[in-house]
Amino acid sequence: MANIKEVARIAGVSAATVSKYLNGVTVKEKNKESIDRAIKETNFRVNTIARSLRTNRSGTVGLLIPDLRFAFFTELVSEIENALEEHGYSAIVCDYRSDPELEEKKIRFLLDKQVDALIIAPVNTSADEGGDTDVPIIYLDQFIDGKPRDFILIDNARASAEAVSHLISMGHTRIGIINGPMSAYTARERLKGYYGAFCDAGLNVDLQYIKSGTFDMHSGYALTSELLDSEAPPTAILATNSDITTGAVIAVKERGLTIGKDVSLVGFDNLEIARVLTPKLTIVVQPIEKIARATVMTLMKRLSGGGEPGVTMLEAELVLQGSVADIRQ
Amino acid sequence: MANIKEVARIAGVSAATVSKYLNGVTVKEKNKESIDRAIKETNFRVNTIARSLRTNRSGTVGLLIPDLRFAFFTELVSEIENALEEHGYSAIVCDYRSDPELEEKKIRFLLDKQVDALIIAPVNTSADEGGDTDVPIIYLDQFIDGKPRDFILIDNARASAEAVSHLISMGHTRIGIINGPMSAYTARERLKGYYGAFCDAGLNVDLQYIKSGTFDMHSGYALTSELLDSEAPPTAILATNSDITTGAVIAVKERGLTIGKDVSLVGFDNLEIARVLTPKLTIVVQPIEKIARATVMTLMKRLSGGGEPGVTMLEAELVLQGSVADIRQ
DNA sequence: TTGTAGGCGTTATCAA
DNA sequence: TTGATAACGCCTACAA
Repeated sequence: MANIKEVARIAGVSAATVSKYLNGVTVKEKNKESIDRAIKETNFRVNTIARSLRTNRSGTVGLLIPDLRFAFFTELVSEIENALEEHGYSAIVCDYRSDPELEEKKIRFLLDKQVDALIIAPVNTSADEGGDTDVPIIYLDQFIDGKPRDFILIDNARASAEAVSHLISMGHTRIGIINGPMSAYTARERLKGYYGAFCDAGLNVDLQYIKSGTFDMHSGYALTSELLDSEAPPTAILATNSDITTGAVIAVKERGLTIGKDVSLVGFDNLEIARVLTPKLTIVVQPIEKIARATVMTLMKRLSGGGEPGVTMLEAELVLQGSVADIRQ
Repeated sequence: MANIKEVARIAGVSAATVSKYLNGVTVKEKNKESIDRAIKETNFRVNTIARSLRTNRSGTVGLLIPDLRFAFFTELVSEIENALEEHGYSAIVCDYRSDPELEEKKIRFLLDKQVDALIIAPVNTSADEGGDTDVPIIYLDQFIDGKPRDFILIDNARASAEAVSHLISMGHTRIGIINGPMSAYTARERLKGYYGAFCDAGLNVDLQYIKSGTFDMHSGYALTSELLDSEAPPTAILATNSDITTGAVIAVKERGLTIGKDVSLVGFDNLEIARVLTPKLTIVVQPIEKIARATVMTLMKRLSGGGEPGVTMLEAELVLQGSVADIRQ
């Protein structure tokens, strides 16, 4: 394993010159060549550990998410990793299985790994995680009340309001919403939007159509089944995340009902399932790539010591595709 | 940011003693106490970067997978991370989007990050990745011909043979298989098992029932649709991975067919969808946790310089649940 | 533009 | 059992 000294010796210059060359400082053309040759000859690669020790930057970012198996986070992680890498950073991804205690533990773990920053998609929206560190932290998806911090959020209320308004405009009034737990900021906001849309239309909300569970497929399946099997089943359903949407699709199909005819469905997130079905699902698409970009951009700003923490709010998009029936008289 | 020197000064001992204490060397009870106190007082945490530079071990393992969005790999990553962490290692996960070129690039990237080892789920089963490095590499899922290396595989041929034999024993002879690309070792093996089962039963294979595409939901959906819409549709289908299974389920349901009655289906991998349906899907379950454990155990052995590289073959399990109809006369 | 020298925080060696 | 010291590989004043 060659090091700079070795390269310098072979190239006939000092280690400092090699280091400078490697870091973009101008070097005599002749030296450039001999250094390049020596590097090739020795198969030299910079030792990032030594560099980190010296520069106090590890080039890694801790990425902490509730559960790698949730489709939304899987995609988000994938995008964030890519965006980070464009800036020369790599991610250490940790999954805390939606367990707040484990979440705290993993934060310690990541800080011990000398990450330069943390990106956290919190589940515990009341906690004060990583409060005592001075590495920059960007929070994703969920909002936490308290000190000013960096949040990258989507306008959940508006997104679901738009979806529900669309359903209302198509003549639906018995509209179910399959939601996550009320402890989650996103679930609360999405419910708020649901109410808002009814309000705007001058309609009353019927509480039997509001279902709150967890954000996974099983919950989506069970709650949708409940609604469909009730006395006055909804004519339309809003599923508030990708896994719930998958569960809802299965529940509907299992009853021999046709989506977009017997039951209208608006899903969340642009998952494969939405594209693969006939008709395709009308969906609320969270701009995952934009979220990733905003996250990494904000992070880079903080890492270079710029700006004040704040909330970045992105818009989701309602993509009309055909799973909503027009039942206007 | 306190360091060992600082702790040593406060505790009234030398830095060497503190270091030894931290690394499990016996220290006088009295010193132990004062060091502990100093650590607490200064909020000291070992600088892992400096430690790495000195010990030449980074404590990180590169984990390279084709696509984080494939359910099987998502779960695998999740398990491997956990297993690694139990041994004090953390993973840097890279997704190369099933692109062999990107795969090579990411290997370089990870090696530059000074990973102590690599775990690779290759897509390019003919390449010689990371061939020039001396960090241990464990290959997952796919077999690559060539020099002896460490592979953690499941007995794919046997798994699919067992599934198909089960279908045959239930009276099915028109059995479709929705497979991945023939460039993949796993797909080839699974097809081999399909042939083997027919062979054992003294039946001829009808090529029209063999469909090969990619390992994603879309392909699963499309190829299953083709089979179901053909002149003599199969009475049973084997879907050879989790995403294909999901696609197959959707295709079947969309045609108003009942799984386990009109069409029998054997899926792959223990995904939520299999548990959530009624009837539950009969599935081939890959022992993801065992794979993770075997991987990490093998890795630890190589890291401590022990043993020779070799193939670890694990068995998948056929879990009978009710999606296969008994159509014997 | 180049080189010298010192230090980042830790561990390992060796002598006490 | 402890401590002084050197070294891991790199970067960065500073001086030349």
